[in-house]
This record gives sequence, structure tokens and C-alpha cells, in this order.
Amino acid sequence: MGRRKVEIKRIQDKNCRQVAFCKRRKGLLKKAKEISVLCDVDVAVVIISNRGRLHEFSSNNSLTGMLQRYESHVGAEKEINAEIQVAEFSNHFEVSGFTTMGELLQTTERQLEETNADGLTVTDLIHLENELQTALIHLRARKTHLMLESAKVLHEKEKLLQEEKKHLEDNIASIKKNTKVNEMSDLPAPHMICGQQKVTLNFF
Amino acid sequence: MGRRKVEIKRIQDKNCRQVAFCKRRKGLLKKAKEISVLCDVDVAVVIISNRGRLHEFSSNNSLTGMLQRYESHVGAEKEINAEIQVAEFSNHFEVSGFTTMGELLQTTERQLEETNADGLTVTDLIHLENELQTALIHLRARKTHLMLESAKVLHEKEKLLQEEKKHLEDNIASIKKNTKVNEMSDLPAPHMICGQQKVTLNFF
DNA sequence: CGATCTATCTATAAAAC
DNA sequence: TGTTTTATAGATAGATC
Repeated sequence: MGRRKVEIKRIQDKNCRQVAFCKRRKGLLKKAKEISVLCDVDVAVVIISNRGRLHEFSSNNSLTGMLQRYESHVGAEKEINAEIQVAEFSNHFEVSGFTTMGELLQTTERQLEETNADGLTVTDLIHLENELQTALIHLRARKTHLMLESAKVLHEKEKLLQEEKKHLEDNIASIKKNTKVNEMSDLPAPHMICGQQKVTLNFF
Repeated sequence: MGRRKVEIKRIQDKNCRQVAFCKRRKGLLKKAKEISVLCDVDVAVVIISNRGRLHEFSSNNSLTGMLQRYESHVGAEKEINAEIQVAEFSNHFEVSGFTTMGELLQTTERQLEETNADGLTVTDLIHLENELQTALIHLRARKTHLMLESAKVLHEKEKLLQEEKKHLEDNIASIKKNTKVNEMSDLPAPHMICGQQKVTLNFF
């Protein structure tokens, strides 16, 4: 989109690269905003320059939270935090430090690669992994159960209301069938009449 | 950038919006990739369509991991809170074609066991795990959305039925109010037995 | 839906300030 | 570093299949 076509590979000239970054960053954030508005979707964009500056767009609070959370972890602190987490983990077996299996496995890999630095054995990791797995399974089972239960309740509610509705409609139909017109002159709906014939209710 | 200029506001026509979303999403992700390569920066883009589908680009694994971890945490918290507070979901997730969490876990475990038979490295496992994690996040985002959507539909249904019911009751009340008792002398007593169910009619 | 085709609009490379 | 200008590459709205 410029005077000449550019190949998509790292721009060698530092200055050109910086200029391109400013321009394209602006464009990208604009595009993100546009799509979020035009198409009514949630979009989050995070850009971290190679100098560590953070630029972001977020169409949504929860995503903003995500970005803030990310921001708090970014930079040099990230490495340190990771080290601290690993240390705490190996010392106290704190589950909370690890959020995903991926992280767990990554830690495992690091430990394996680091020629068995301190303490943390693969057995320990497997133990923790099992604990996490179990907790997840329990949580998911409970969640699924609650969801199914709720759906059932709502469906039963609906069914009941449908039945009630039918009953009421039948009532009105019966009344109409058995009522004289002349008695109903002041009713909003003249066709709904009570009459002298026996009302038949076929509720059940 | 098309046949005519478009105002940046929510596209009303649903179909147009969807088409625009597909095109612009592709464009946005492409741009994100380009800037990350050209300018040597880390970029993450997360898009969640209003149907709950998740699309993302990430130039960097750790960034992806970070976002995914965030998603997992907040997503899970949100789901649980929603369950406890509202506890209303419908059978949509039965129709959605997705397996349950339990099934997914079982499948995962089976796959891991099978692949593990061959000499897979930890790196291979991490890669596989990340793929599964991503799939899981997509699935959860979509599932949660479908469930909430279904609950909404059911609630609307219920509300409608309640209104209909009230209307019908009002009709009956009007009829009662405007009907002379002497015209009803040959009607059954206000309390009638239909089959085995006692039905109380307050018509008169 | 999704792909393909254009006319048109937009982004941006390069240059200059 | 940011803005403006200009020429041009790229994105995409609307249409068609």
C-alpha cells in the first residue's frame, strides 16, 4: 500500500522499521476498532514493541482486564516471576502458581533441561499434575451437572406454562360457546360469551 | 475500501455484518502478522464473534500462553458464577455437536497414551497439549455463549407465556364481571370436578 | 455459507517538512 | 518523533456463482 511493494519480512533498516511500526500500529488498532464496531464483536489487540512498550486496543472490559493482567506480567519481571513461581512451586507445592497443563509441562521441560537443578523431581510434577487434573474433573462434572439441571428446570417451567395457557384458552372457548351475545354487550370482546349451556371443560 | 464508503457503526443487516466480519477478520489477522514480521514486535489479537467463536493471532508463544491462561481463568470463573447466580442453561449444548468435558478429557488421555507409546519428547507433548488447550478454549467460549443464548431464549419464552396467561386470565375476569347470574342458572356449580382433578372456576 | 470478481476506498511507502 | 503529501499497493463492499 505504498509507493512500492514491500516483502513481508523483517525490515532491515532500523529507522524504516520504526516508521513502519508507527504507521502500521496505528492502522492495526484502527482496524481493530472498526471491526469491533461494524461487526459487533469483542476484539483485543496487544502490541509490544521490541523496546518493551505496550500498545493495545480492547473493545471490552473483560478483555481489558486480560490485557492489564498481561501487562503486569510483561517485561523483565516476567522472567523473575517465572523463576519465583518455580521456586515456590518446588518448595511448597503451591497449586495456585500453575494455571495450565502447558505451564506445568513447560516447567517440567525446563527442569529436565537444566540438568536437575534443585529439588523438583518429575515425580513431584506428576503428583501435582494429577491433583490438578482431579480438581478439574470435579469442577467440570459439577458444572455440567448444574447446567443440565438448570436446563431441565427451565424446560419443565415452560411445559407447565404451556399447559396452563391451554387450559385458560379452553376455558374461554367453552364460555364463548355457551353464552348469549346480548348479555355481553359491554365486553371488549363480544365473541367471548357465557351462555346457558353446560360448560364443558376438557382439561385433562 | 469497497464499492462505497461505509460508516463505522454497527452494520444492521445480519448477513452483511457476518460477511464483513469474515473479510475484516481475515484482514486484521493478516495485518497483525505483517506488522509482527516487518517490525519485529510481539502482537496478539483476540476476536470473539457475537456467536461466541474465538479467533486469534499471536506472534509469540508465551503471549499466547498468557492470553490462554487468562481466558481459562476468567472463563471458568465467569461460567461458575453464572451457574450459581442464574443457573439456567438449555439443551443447546446437547445439539451443539460438542462432546462433554468428560469425553474430551477421555479422548485427550487416550490420544496422549497412544502417542506416548512412540518415543515422544516432552516438546512434542507440550505442542500437543497447547493444541488441545487452544481447542478447549475455543470450545468453551462457544459452549458458554450457546448456553447463555439458550437461557436467554428460554427466559423470553417464559415471559411471553406469562403474559399470554395473564391476558387470558384477564379475559376470563372480564367475562365473569359482565355476566348475569340468572343467565347461568343451568350452569354447573362453580366448583366442578373434571375427571379426577378438582378445578375451581371463579367465573360467577 | 464460502469463493471469486471488480470497482472503489483505505492504508501506507517514500519523501519532505 | 510526528505530520503532511502523493503515488500506489492492498483491503474490501457489493455482486455473482
